[in-house]
Amino acid sequence: MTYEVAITALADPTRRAIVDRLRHGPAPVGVVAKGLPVSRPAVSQHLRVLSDAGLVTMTPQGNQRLYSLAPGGIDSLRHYLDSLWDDALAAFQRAAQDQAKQKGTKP
Amino acid sequence: MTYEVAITALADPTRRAIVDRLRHGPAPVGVVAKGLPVSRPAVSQHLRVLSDAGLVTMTPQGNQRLYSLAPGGIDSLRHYLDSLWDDALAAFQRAAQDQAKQKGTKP
DNA sequence: TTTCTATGTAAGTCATGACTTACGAAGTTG
DNA sequence: CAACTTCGTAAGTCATGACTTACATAGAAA
Repeated sequence: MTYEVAITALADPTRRAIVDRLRHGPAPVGVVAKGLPVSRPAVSQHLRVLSDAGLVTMTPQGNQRLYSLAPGGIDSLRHYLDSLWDDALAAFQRAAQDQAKQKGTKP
Repeated sequence: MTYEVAITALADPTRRAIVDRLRHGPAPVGVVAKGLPVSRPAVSQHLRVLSDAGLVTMTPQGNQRLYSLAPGGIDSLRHYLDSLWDDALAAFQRAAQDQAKQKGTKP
């Protein structure tokens, strides 16, 4: 039920860039914004969305706030994709079998 | 490079509903549209997007066109998420260690 | 051929959401 | 206390894209 929020959050290129920045380790908002072509408030809003999706966590650190990657939201998305992957693979193999059978039944 | 198209495609709820319908097996456009609260042309446009993303394949079948799930686009997305998962987990463990160390240095 | 079915495409409408600037709150430092 | 940082939020603008209806095309069936 929560993977929808996660995939919606990760669909935006700017938010993926933010997530990529956090791969190396935690960073405050200002640092993240400095490496991006958008304003700091924009990054703040994106981090809010990522946080709501469980993709990111925030820990206050004196004057600033450190954002880090969070495994939670990512995991839910992975489960969804794994399930989808299984069905797609099954459909693919079934189609291959049908096609082979079709060829055998050829007049 | 292609996972961006896939995640953008799957971000839309209607397209996810279409994909879910195709989990059971291939289906023509009309049948898919009948189970959804949107018009048939809308479904047609969505299938175009899903096809461009490598999430769906089309095989002409006489008068109609059968759409099936395709593993390709899904796999690229899985790889992206797996990589992200690894980094998130590493960041999480590192944070836990730092916090433990912080506690030891307390007084 | 004519007709019916199944589908893709064109064009136009409308809501969502990704930005911006301006402002206010909380903490740090002088 | 005052000034400076760092950040979140409010409000408003603007582009993107998810719909709709109307039309065009291709095959099946009469």
